[in-house]
Amino acid sequence: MGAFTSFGRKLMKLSQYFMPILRDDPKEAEIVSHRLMLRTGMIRQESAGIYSWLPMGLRVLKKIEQIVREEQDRAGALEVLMPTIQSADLWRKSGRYDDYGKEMLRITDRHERDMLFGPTNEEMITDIFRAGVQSYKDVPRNLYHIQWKFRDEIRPRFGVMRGREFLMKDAYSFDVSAEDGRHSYNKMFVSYLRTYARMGLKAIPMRAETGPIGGDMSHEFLILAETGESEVFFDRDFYDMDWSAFEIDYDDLETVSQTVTEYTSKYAASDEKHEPEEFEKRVPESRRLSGRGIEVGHIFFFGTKYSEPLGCVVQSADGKPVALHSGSYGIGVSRLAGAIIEASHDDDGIIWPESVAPFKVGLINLKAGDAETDAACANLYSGLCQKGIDVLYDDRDDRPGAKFARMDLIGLPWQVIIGPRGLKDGVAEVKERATGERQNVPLDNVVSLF
RNA sequence: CGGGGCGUGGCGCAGUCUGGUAGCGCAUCUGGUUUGGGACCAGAGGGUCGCAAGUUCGAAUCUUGCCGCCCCGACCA
Repeated sequence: MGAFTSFGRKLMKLSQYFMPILRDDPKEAEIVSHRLMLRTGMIRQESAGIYSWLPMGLRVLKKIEQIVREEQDRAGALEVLMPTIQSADLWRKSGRYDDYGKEMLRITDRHERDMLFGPTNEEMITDIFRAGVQSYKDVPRNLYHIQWKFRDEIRPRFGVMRGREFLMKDAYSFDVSAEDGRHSYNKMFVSYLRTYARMGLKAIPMRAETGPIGGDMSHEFLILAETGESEVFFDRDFYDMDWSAFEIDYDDLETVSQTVTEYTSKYAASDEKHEPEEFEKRVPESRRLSGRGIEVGHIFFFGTKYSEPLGCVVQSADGKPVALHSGSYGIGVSRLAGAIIEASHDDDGIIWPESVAPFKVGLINLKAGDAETDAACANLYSGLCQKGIDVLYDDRDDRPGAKFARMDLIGLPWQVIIGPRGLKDGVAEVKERATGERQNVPLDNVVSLF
């Protein structure tokens, strides 16, 4: 096998990869994330609001998905997988078959049965839960899945930011009472803070339209970006809050609740919920900020809206039946791919946060075909791969300038540059994409940097 | 759905008004010279001009119908 042994899917040589880079901007792409996703060959449009994910894009999507999954698991949610196609029956029971309107893609099977491509899964999950539990001892529970949804949007746009087919994580909590439900809600709230933090995002929770229960049990999470779809108003103090993925004990009701309070006590609202008088009253002028935001998550509590019509009932401690109280919690996984780019790019291209970068290191061979640079690259490449680092090795016979531009465009966090000049001194140039900082590192020390 | 625009090699565009059998840049391939921030020279391949019908000796170009896509608005992860 030699130097280029494959360790799982860590390694990738550009000469063997599929990354159709475009030098010019496709004209349909108006916003930067859409442009960059098309230009770096992450995605390809198949139809309005429907995309194929090519190797680079898929790697990013999978990494985002995995972070979401890990944080859901950490918060105690259990992963399931429901189908993309659903029967109309459940939706007729909940009354939403007619309510949902044209946004729902309706289809019929060969027996003329009414089916639909799921836009969401409240009905199905409630039915699954109903069939699986009989006792109050079986709750609380939170089930989630990460699945493709289809909503026949009036106007899809901005690439994967508003697709018709999109990958979404949706979680559903079940509790015997609204009071208990609050803790389930709070846990998801906190898990969202952690999830976004791990992707390098500051997603500000903003009060959203409340469900039938009212109160403060619905929040949208918005990240700030110039190209965001909604206008947002918030307190400058949000900047000073802890946006790291802080540790928390999800079973500690008090701490979880306090954390939620901490992140919801300051003013933050998107345009439709914005109350100018309230904003002025609560926030001193010097701290009032406004900007654009992208919604990357939405959580809400809807009580017994689905459990009652669908008969999702358990027997309580005193033997009486009680309809379960539910909340649902969504994160737009595919949208996040675009949103992260909106939040992290420069004139040269994408700047991937390391946690979601398709590869951690780009290895550039400035003189592919030259025995010395080839050997040095092969050596580093296998060293990095053995260490489990995802490396994209640019072994193509291009001019240096083209390689640098390409690597900056695709935005891997680190570049290791090998050329004849550096090799004379036994060093590689290591460049950090985010800062542009470069340093010469002795060849033997390169692997240990990562 | 209302308003605006577009559809011509992989990407970006010209040509359409005034019909005459398709062109430019980038990308790709071959050869050569090059090589530390998007090289140069020479050559080459690649297009049913969105689809259909019509007018005409002749249609990318004119007419009609259809389809697709983008942007602005209402909706949303």
